[in-house]
Amino acid sequence: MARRGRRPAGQGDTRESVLRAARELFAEVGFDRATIRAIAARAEVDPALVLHWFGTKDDLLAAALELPVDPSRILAGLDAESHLLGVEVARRVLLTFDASPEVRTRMAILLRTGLGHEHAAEALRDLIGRTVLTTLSDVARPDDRELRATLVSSQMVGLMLGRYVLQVPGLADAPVDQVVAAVGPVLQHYLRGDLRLPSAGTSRIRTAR
Amino acid sequence: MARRGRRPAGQGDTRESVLRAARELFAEVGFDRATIRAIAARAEVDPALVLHWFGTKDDLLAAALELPVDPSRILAGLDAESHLLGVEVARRVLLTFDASPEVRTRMAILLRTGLGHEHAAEALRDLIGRTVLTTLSDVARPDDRELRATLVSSQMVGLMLGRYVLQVPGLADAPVDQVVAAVGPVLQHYLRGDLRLPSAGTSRIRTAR
DNA sequence: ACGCGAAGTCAACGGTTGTTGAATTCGGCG
DNA sequence: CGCCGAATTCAACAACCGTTGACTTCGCGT
Repeated sequence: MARRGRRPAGQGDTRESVLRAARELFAEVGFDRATIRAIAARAEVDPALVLHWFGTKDDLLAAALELPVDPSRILAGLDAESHLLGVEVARRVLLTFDASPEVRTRMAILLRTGLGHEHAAEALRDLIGRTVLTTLSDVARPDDRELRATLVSSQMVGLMLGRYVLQVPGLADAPVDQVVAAVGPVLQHYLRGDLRLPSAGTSRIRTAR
Repeated sequence: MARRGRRPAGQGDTRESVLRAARELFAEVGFDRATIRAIAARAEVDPALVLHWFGTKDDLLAAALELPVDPSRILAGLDAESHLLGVEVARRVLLTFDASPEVRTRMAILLRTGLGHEHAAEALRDLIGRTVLTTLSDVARPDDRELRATLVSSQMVGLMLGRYVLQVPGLADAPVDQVVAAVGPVLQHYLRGDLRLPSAGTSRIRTAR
């Protein structure tokens, strides 16, 4: 089996199936343990072919790291004045992840590899920092914009880590609505609320009307 | 230099210095890239000695994973009725981490290795789930206790990931007080607030009076 | 029909890794 | 003082890794 030379036509794009196998393995076991040989085996292909398509293992990671969805597309058309802004953000993000295994896989790659490999650490830093900052900057309050964006990111990343990657019991099996209800007001607070120290005055976070 | 045989007495516990070197490297580069040889080199010791003390590399990781501080000790004596409960929790945790590089290192190990190595993933799941649950169960509202605890954990883990491990710009350089002021009300909400969907009624999160 | 380049495979290389067993040196106990 | 066991080192092994270069086979344009 697996004779030499070019394969007879008919089956799908080989390059794509290699990339899919790579994404799966990166998500499952991280960068170092996802060996090129294992990726090739899952794609039913020779190890050399992987590097023939992607050059080097780092390049393969870079190719696997692209975000599956444009964050600004998910969060388009938000009403900055609504007191349900935070809830709406939470709902959209949670629904996107709950609906698509593909999206969850990419996030798992980002988290698994972004904590050892500098190449991916930069991507993760970007997601938490710049990306969310730009997509939320026109609905967030103008003061402390950077802090607000990173706080939103930190809560969402922590949530995804627990719910989708680690699958912590109480969090992974909770219904979407419940999580949205709990987290929504928090995002509302981070986006539009008063971030100053409570002891210096009175501040309230309105979760709804 | 580095002659054979037992070392002349005088210098400190070798086993301990190996463990320290291992913790540093696990925190810096994760499990796979922290080679036994590199750990031995940092501890100025032969690689074989590392395994002589700890048996196997997995055992070494297990030894390095122990929590540096008892969470229940940090969170002892909280006033469940105070509307500053969340702020107090945030302050204590943040101060603990900001003050001690040792604590930050252990958390970095947990996050870096807990996302590839199943051995550590369990420890991380435990921290997010059971540990925080038990230490907060007597100040959290009795309903949805598990969800409340995991939500608190997810926020704090996300925060530590961004602030201490990834060192995201807007978050890593913010003063403690500001972060406490922003996150405190959120923890208050998770611990004591109404987690039901806002559209089903009115709910407010009092951050302070 | 035919050849050129792309797609795919094979076998091998040099390097690194975790782990092991024998050899060596020293502290401490009798 | 002499010796036993613990502490430390050395050298080596087998496995595995990423990467490379030569080779083969097919699709397609002319």
